[in-house]
Order: sequence, then C-alpha cells, then structure tokens
Amino acid sequence: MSDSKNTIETAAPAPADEFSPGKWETRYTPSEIEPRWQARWAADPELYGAEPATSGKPKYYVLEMLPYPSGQLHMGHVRNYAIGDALARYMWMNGYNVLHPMGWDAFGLPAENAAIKNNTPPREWTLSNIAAMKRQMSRIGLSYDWRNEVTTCLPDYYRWNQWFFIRMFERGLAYRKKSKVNWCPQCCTVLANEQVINGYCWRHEDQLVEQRDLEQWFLRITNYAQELVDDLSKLGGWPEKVRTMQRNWIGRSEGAEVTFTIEDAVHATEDEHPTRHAGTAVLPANEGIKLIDETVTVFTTRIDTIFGATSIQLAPEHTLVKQFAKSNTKLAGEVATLLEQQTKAREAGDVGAIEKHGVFTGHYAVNPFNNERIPIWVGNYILLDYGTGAIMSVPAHDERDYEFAKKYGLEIRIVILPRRGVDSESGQDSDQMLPYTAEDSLLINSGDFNTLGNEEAQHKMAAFAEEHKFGTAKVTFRLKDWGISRQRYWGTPIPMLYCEKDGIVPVPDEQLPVLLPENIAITQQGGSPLAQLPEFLNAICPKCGGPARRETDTMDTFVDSSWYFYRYTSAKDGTAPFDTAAVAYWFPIDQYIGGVEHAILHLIYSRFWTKVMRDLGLIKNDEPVERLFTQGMVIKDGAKMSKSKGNVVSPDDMIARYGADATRAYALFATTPDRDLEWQEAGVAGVSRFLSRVYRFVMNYKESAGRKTSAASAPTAASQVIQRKLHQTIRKLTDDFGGRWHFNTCIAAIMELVNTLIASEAAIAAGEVPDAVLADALRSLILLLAPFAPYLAFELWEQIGEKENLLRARWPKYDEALAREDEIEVPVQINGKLRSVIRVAADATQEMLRDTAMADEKVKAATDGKQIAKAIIVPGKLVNLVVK
RNA sequence: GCCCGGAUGGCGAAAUCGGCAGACGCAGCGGACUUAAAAUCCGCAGGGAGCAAUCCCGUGGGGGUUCAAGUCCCCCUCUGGGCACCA
Repeated sequence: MSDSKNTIETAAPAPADEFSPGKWETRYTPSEIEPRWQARWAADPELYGAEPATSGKPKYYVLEMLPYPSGQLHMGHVRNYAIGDALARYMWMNGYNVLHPMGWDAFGLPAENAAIKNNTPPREWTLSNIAAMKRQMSRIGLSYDWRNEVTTCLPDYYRWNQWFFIRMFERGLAYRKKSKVNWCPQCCTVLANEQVINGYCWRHEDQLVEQRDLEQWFLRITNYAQELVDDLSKLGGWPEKVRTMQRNWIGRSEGAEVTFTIEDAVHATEDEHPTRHAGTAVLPANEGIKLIDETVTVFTTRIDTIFGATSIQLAPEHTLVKQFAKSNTKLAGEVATLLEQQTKAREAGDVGAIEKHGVFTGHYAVNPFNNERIPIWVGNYILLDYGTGAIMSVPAHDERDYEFAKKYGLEIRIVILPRRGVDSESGQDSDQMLPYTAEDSLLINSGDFNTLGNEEAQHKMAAFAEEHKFGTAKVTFRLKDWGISRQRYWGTPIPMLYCEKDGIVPVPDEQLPVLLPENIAITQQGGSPLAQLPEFLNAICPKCGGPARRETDTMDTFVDSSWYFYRYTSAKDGTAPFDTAAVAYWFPIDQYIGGVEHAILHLIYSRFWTKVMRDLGLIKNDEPVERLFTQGMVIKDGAKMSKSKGNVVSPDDMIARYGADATRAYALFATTPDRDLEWQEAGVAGVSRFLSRVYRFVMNYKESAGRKTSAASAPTAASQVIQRKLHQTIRKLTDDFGGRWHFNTCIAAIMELVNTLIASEAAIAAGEVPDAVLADALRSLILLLAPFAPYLAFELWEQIGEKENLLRARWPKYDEALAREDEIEVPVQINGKLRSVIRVAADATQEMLRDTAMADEKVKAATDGKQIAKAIIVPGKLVNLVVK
C-alpha cells in the first residue's frame, strides 16, 4: 500500500481509463465497490426482510407505486425509488420493522402491441422485461424485500381479482349495462378515460375516439361516493391538492329534484309507447299528447331561483324527447342534429366549447311553484348522464341559461338580488349585472318566498316541494360507476358465464382461476381476442350443466393496482387474497410515494376497493394509505423526458458513468422531492466528486477512527468546530426525515460537514483533534450518508472496522449542547439597512447586544450626530437602530 | 373560464416562525501541482460605481402593512398542472 495514504495529496494520476482495484486506496471507484456490495446484498434475503408482527418493533410500511414493466426504468422511477429507499433505510436505522416491497403492474396493452410487432407472446415479453428491470433495481441498490414480490399477470395474483369480482357480483356491486364508451377504431377496443387525450387515442395521435354504446361490466363505486368524499377529511397526510382533485372528481352537489307536469299530457298505455311502436299516427290537435311519462323531473342546485325558470331543457336523448318526437318527424330530425353536435363535441373532448343550439318541442310544462306554463326545449348542451338529464332554465341567474335565452329570445326574469348595494329599482333595469349568480342574495318575484335569503329559501322550498309531493332534496355526484370491461387479451378474464337457461352465472370459486389461454394469436384486429378461441369460449353452466358461453372481455388493469399492496403482506398465500392478520398488522400503509398523475384514478379505485374489502369483513381499516407523497417529474431541457423529444437520460448510462450512489443522490440533491427536477449531468458529476471526497477522507483517517483509545483531552477549538457541525448536521437530517423531506438541503448539510472536516485536516495533523472525536465524526458521517448513498456507506462502514449490519446500527443522536454555537454574528441595521455585524455570545441579552452595537465603529460612524429614536433588539437575531 | 402550484445569480437551488438574500452544488475566472493536459487542491465570484474605504441597486411587475418583506395583504403579468356547459 502506498505510504502516501495519510496525506491529502494522494490523488496520483490513475491510468487513463482503467482503475486497479486496491492499488489506489483513496480513489473512489463505484464501479468496483457497488457490484461487490450488490452481490453481497443479493446473497442475503434477510437484509431487507420484513420481520413478523411478533418482532416487538414498531411497524413501518413504506411503498412506492409499482411500475408497468416496459423493460426500461426511466429517471422518474429512479427518483421515486430513491425517495422511498432513503426513507426505508432511515426507518430501519431508527429501529422500525420495515415493509418495503415491490411488484409489477404487468397486464396491459403494450404487451399485446409488442406481441403484434415482434411476434413474442405477451407473457414472455412481460416476464423478460420484469427480469431486466429487476436487474436495474438491484444495480441501483434499492432495499426491496423480494420475498413478497407481486406480479399481477400471473394466475396466483389475478385469480383474486376474479374472486373479488364474484364477491362484488354477489352483492350487486358488479353489474352489466349498456353505456357510452370511448372506442378507438384502430385499436378496436374500449379505451380508459386516461387513454383518451383531448379526444384522440393515445396510440394513434390523429385518431379521434368514438363514443359507442356497449354492454359493459361496471363496479358500483357510486355506492361509496358519499363515503369517498367524507373520508377525504381523514386523509390529513395527503397533499391538499390530491384531496381537492378527488373531491372535484367525485363532484358531490346538493340540490333538489322538482317534478313539473306536462300540459295536455294524456296517459298513454305501455303499448302506445312511442319508442316501441314506430307508427306514424298523428294526434288530433285538441286531444293532448299521449305520453308514458306525464311529468318531467329536473335536478337543480338553485331551487331558490325556480320562480325565474322560463323553460325546461331536455337532453337530446331524454326519454321524453323520444316520446315527443314520435309524432313529430320534424322535431325528430332537429333532435338528431342536436345529438350529433353533442356527440361530436364529446368526441373532441371539448364539450365546454360547444355552441349552444336548441329546439322547442311544442309542449309546455307547469312549474309547480307558481303554476306557470313554460316551454319545453331540447338543448344540445344538456347531458343525459348527469342529474336527471333535464333542467329548469333560469336565464337571469345561470350563465349557460342566459346565453341560451339571449340566443332564442326566451324570457329573462330576475328573482334574486344582492343583499345590499343595489336597490330593487336599479336591479330591475340593470341588464349589465346579468346573469347574476351569487349565492348570497335575497329573493324577489317569488311569491311566498320573497325576501328570504337564498340559503334559507333553498331549505324552505325543498321542504315545500316535499310536502306537496312534487320534489325532494337530492344529492347528485359527478362520479360514475367504473366500467372495467376491456376488449383485450392481456388482462384478467372476467369470471362470468352466459347460460341460455340460467342467464349470467359466476364461475364457481373452486374453478378459479379462469386461466388466460396461452396459445393465442393476437392480431391487429383486436376486439376481444378470447372470443376467437372456442376452447375458451365454450363452457358448462355450473347450475344446469348445459352449454354456456364464457365472458371474453378482460378487466381494466386499474383493478390489479387497486389492492396489490395488500397482497404484499403475504404474497405466497394460496388460499386467500392475503393473510388478514398480516394486513391487520401492516395496514394502513404509512407512506405511499408516487407520481401525481395517479392522483385520481388509481388512488380513488384503491380507496373504493379498500372500503369494499372492509364491508366483506376482510380488513378493518377504512383507508389504505395514511400518508401520500407525490413527487415531481424529471425533466430535461425544460420538457418531460420522452422518446419523441429525444431528451431521455438513461439511468444505466448514468450509473455506468458515475455509479448508482451518485445518480440517486443527485436525484435527491437537485431539488426538493415535490418539485419538477431538471436533470443536469454536470450535477451528477458534482455529487460524484463529493462522494469521492467522503471516500478519500474516511479512508485517510480510518486508522485514527479505529483507535478510539486516545486519552480524553480538554476540548480544542478544532474538535469543537467538528463536533458542533456534526451535531448540527444530525439535527438537521433528523428533523427533515421527520416531515419536511428537503433531502436536497440534507445532502447539502452533509457536504458542509465534509467541508468542515477537510478544512480541519491541518488541525488533525497537528494532533489537535482527539481520535475519539474524529472516530465519532466518521462513524456518524457514514450513518448520515447511508440513506442517500448506501453502497458507499456500507463500504466505509466495513472499512472503519464496524462489523454490525449498517441498517441495524442506530441513527446518530444529536446533543443540543454540542450543536449550540457559543458565539454568533448578529447583523446591526440602521433604519433597516445593514451597516455592521457584531460578534457576541450566543445567549447575549438585549443590553449586551445594545452595548456591543453602540460600541461598534461602523455603527458609531453611521449614527454620529443623530438621535436614536428606537432600538429593535431581537436576541440571537438582529439589532435595528432607528435614527433621525 | 374556474381551482392549485411556481417565478430568487450564467444554471439547479437555499433562506423551516417577518430578522445578514443567494447556503450547497454546477458552470466560469485566477492560482498551485504538471513538460503539457486531465484529475485534484487553494482562492474569487448577484449587478453597478469607486484605487480603496465604501456607497447604491437587487428575490416576475405595481401598490400596501411593518423598525424590518423572497416571506404577510391587494392588484397585475408570465408559466406549469388539474378541472371545465355537471345544471
């Protein structure tokens, strides 16, 4: 070994492109250190293993969102996992029993696309991608307990999707209905909402998505809508932004339903139902119109404005419209046009921008509050699937109704006014203030309800409607039931059978899983590939033993990710989706970390699934996730990394060049975890240089560190400086891990500590720093670094002679007394401007600060000949002299 | 249109409770080492004026509160994201 190892200038030139392990001991070589430790960690499955509930330690469940196995980790993954990994390691070092699992969201379209393109079976393609990504994760040094790995495309997982589906079917939570769905003509399948980007298919950028009516399986998430909103208030550990997004998505609105009778309606028999008989009979004009429905019910959140209703607006597909149109071909044609406009706007994803059109049906409805007849129109902006598909139009107090009424010359009647500021006269004629939509207002022109405040009026009018049996208070949600059918191969088969005799029959539990057949040719045609396999399609009805047809659609992959984190607690369980005792111990998840792009879909479905499982008696918790953290995106050159932009930085490249420690530490150092991160390779190089300084320093002084026996001497200035910085750093990191998570400043603080140590080298050489102090500093430095650069930490930990597993070593404790500064610099301002800085004892009183400041030369000069009007003296902070 | 972030040196950023704006790092400049370069080490570094001491300006823009504002209040601009005829 070189005898230069105790001097600073040991960085002798290394051979240009090859290092020689062992030769240059003080040269940091992650390409040698990291694979060595990677192999040792891989050989020790206990290292990151969760312990049983009986361990007696407090539990901590830290989870990162599982990736889709595309075959390549990207920087966003690295960042996500670096955050979770740092936290997991910190918790281990604080004595927790940590569950830190990982798995694969392994079903989905890309596997089928790859199958079409490369003629590789989806299963094979997926599993080899998983193997590749697992190698990358291992190389990064992530602390996963692979003993509970979950792969959603394998039967031992998806059989439980099927099992849950049947449980839901039994309870009426899974049902079939025809509905509008997003359909891509090129993919030949239904698309999830998130696969539709501004109306276009995510795979075919110029392919507009169509709206089609299809029979689909739905999960009744709307049964839980109220609880999903209510329990948001329990999620104090979630970002407010995510809670708001969910609240908006669920879209709870309080209002009332009010039933209007249709003037001249004559009850029709079922047989006369116009939608069943396409007859052409024309009604005599004075006979009234024969209708199945003699009334129309509207939903409104502003029943207080009902005296201002001047028309009824129906959605083009409203059943009443069909009844009206039956005897009126002109109307039928006009309605068809309106519907087409609405459908087009929906397909373009731009319903908000539709130009309002409407048509008068020729019929009238009677407002039950004032017995006034108002015309019934059909509007292209009225949506069938919200509320009742019918509204009362109040042009004076609703922007949309106002726009519509202006266009078609409908009456605009003011029925509410601001509480103050406008007298009734000026209110009447001031067209400028319309539409007036404020909540806080008073009623006029509203019969018995005049002069009421609008809130009071809403209650009284709803009660009045209820009392007279033409309405009721009603809560409506924007949230819709979850359509889970996909006309695709690579997903969980929906375990249902269709029997001519017995109808829809679930596959018996003992026949689960319904296996996804392997011998299938996937073609571009798409459209439920399973329907083309007779051996899959044809089954036997478990009820009657007769022939039955199997459901050939598969489940949305969001089903897989709705409960996977429960499976992690007991992934090998062959008899149940999970071990309920293990779940009771580990849940809720203490910390979930992932991208904000899942704020709505995945995280609402997961919450729904948890509540269903609770109602099935499987679990006790109401919510799956205690604390949620959404990290920012990784961007390059100001844009999100993407192949099409050509700005992708490969984690493999970074690791090959700078090592895994430098790459992940940079991902945490560049900015706070919640913000977008601009990737700068030079920054990685900087972190790498820092790590090599750490390496060199520790290696140079590890001998002293091993010699903890030096006689305790009086504290020297140098050792005090080191200890103070050390304990300040420990305090800073401990505080941040406790909540703020500003890992960028944590790493900066460690850099400062290392800078302090390096600046102390002369003092160390002069023997002014006791070995015990130096040893403690080195040992603590390694522990502080361990969450961010685990390879280097493990290596140095062994180098300084520690035998204990680093993860079981206790996180260092700080001592306030040692962290405290004796002397501080206090700024002195004159009239708020900095004029001097004084050195005083850290605990200097106001008097001492005043005296020191007044004695300061610069202060004297600045205050010379002036009157001190006021002195603001904040001990420990500043002195501000106000002079005249 | 509505809701939520963000805007600080050449760049990424820091300032946790209203108290020295720019910690830490990158890029840059100067120096040491070297035949030379790389690497490493030491130093400088917000802008402007000045030989200097020092002074002035400065956290997207405008106003305000305060002894004191990046931080609090009001208005505006730009930017990222979410939602968007939901009655």
